Amino acid sequence: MEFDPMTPIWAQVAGHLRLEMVTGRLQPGEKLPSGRDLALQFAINPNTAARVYQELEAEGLCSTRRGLGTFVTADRARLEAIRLSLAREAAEQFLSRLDKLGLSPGDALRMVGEAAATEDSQHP
Amino acid sequence: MEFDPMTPIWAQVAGHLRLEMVTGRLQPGEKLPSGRDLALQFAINPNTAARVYQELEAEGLCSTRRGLGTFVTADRARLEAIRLSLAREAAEQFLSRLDKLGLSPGDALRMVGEAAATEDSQHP
Amino acid sequence: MEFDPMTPIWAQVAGHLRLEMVTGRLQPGEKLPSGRDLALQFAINPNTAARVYQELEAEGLCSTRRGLGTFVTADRARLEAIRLSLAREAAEQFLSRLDKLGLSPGDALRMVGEAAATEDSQHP
Amino acid sequence: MEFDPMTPIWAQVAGHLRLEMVTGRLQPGEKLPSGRDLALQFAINPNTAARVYQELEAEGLCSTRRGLGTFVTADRARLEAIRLSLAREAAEQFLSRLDKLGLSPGDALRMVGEAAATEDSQHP
DNA sequence: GTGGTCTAGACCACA
DNA sequence: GTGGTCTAGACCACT
Repeated sequence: MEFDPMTPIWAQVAGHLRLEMVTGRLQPGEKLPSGRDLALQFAINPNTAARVYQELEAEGLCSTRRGLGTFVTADRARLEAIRLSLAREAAEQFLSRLDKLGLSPGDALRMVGEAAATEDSQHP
Repeated sequence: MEFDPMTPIWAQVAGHLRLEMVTGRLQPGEKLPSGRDLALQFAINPNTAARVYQELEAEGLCSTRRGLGTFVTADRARLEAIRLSLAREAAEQFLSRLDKLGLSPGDALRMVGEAAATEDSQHP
Repeated sequence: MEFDPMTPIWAQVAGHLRLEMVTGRLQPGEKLPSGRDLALQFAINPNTAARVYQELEAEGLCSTRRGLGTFVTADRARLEAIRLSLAREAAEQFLSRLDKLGLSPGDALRMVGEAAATEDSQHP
Repeated sequence: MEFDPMTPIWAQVAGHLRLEMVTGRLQPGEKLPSGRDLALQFAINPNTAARVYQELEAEGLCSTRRGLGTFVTADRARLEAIRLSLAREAAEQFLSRLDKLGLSPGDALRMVGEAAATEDSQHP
C-alpha cells in the first residue's frame, strides 16, 4: 500500500480498514491484527497503528479488549448503517460540489452516467 | 466563512475564489482584491492571502501585473474547461468511492437521485 | 455483565463481589465459587479470577482455606464497617467533585434531590 | 501538580484544564498555552500535552487553529452545560453507588449532610 | 512560533 | 502476547 504524503498515514490505514469492515471483507466480531502486526503489515510505527484503532474505535467500528486485542464490532446493523451513511455522504458531497460549479442535480445525473460509461469502456 | 481545520486555509480560500472565477461570478479579466484586502475580507494573515494567489496563478486562473494587481484570466475557454474538469473529477471520485463501498454505478445513480430529492424537499 | 474497558476486569469483578458480600447477598461465612467457576460465570480468564480473590482477600473480605476453597469472612462487624466506609467515601468524593465545579454543599444536596426524583420518575 | 500513577497523565491534565474552563478561571475564547508551554508547565512531554488538547477538543471544550494555537470555546452556554452535566453525572454516580450498597436516596441525603458537616468542621 | 505527524524505543498492567 | 502510556527527538506545513 502506498501512502499519500498529504494525508496522515493513520487516516489512510483507517480508511482502508473501514472499507474492509463495512463491506464484510473483515467479518463482524472478527479479531483485527494486533497493533504490532498492523505496524508490520503496513510498515508503520506501532504508535501509528495504535492511532488507527483509536480512530476506528471512536467511530464505533471496533472495540478493544485489553490484553486480548481489537475486534470488529459484532453489530451488523451498525456496520451496514455506516456503510450507507458513507455512501450518502459521498452523494451529498458530490451534489454540493456540482451545485457550487453551477450545475443542477439533473446535470449531476448525466455526469455520473457519462463517468460510469467511461469506466466501463476502460474495464468492459 | 468558516474554515475546516483539517485543510489549509489558503486551500479553502483558493477553492472559494476558484469557484467564483469558473462560474463567472468573478468576470474574466476582472481585478481581484489586493492581497491586503483579501486578508481583511477573509480575516486571514496577509501571508496566507499571498499563498492563495500564488496557488491560483500556478493553475493559470489569474495573473499578477506588478504595480497593478491580480486579474482573473481573460481566457473564457480555459475557465470553462477547468469548470468541466472539476465536475468530471467530482463525478469520478464519487463513483470510485461508491465502488469501494461495494456499490455499483446503478446504485450511484439511485443515491444521487435520492440525495437530490432530499435537497429539493429542504429547498423546494 | 458488561465490562468498562477503562478499568481492569479484576477490579470490576472484585467490586461486584464486594457489594454482594457487604450487602449480605453473599452471606458471612458462605463459600465462594472456585476460581475456575468464577472464570466461567464472568467469562474471564482464570488468571484474572485468581487476581480477584487475591484482591478481596487483601481487603479482609474473604479468606482461602487450602483444599476447601474461598469463604466470605464471618466477621459481620467488619462487613458492615466496610459497607459504611464505602458509602462515606462516595459521599466525600461527590462533595469534592462538586466543590471543584464551584458548587456548594447546598447545591450538592439539591442536585441529589433532583437526581433522586429523576430516578424515581423512571422507576416509580 | 502531582500525578496519580494509576491514571493517564493526559487524563489528569485534561481534567484540570476542564475544570478551569467550565468554572471560568479560563475565560471563553481565551488562548490556551501552546503545546510546548503546556509541556513545560506540567513537566510532561509535548506529545502528551498534545494528547490533552486532543481530548478536550473532542469534548468540544476548545478548538485548535493551525499555526495559531488552541482556544477555549467562546460558547458560554456549552461551557455551562458541560459544567452542569459533570455535576449531574457525579450526583447520579453517587446515588447509584449508594443504591448498590443498599442505601436509599434518603440515606444519600443524610450522608451528604454529614460529610458536608465534617468538611465544615475541618475548614470552618 | 504553532500544531500535526511520525519514528524509535521503553515500561507497565492486563489477560 | 496485547494494548496503553510516556519520552525523546525529529520533520513538516501552516500562520
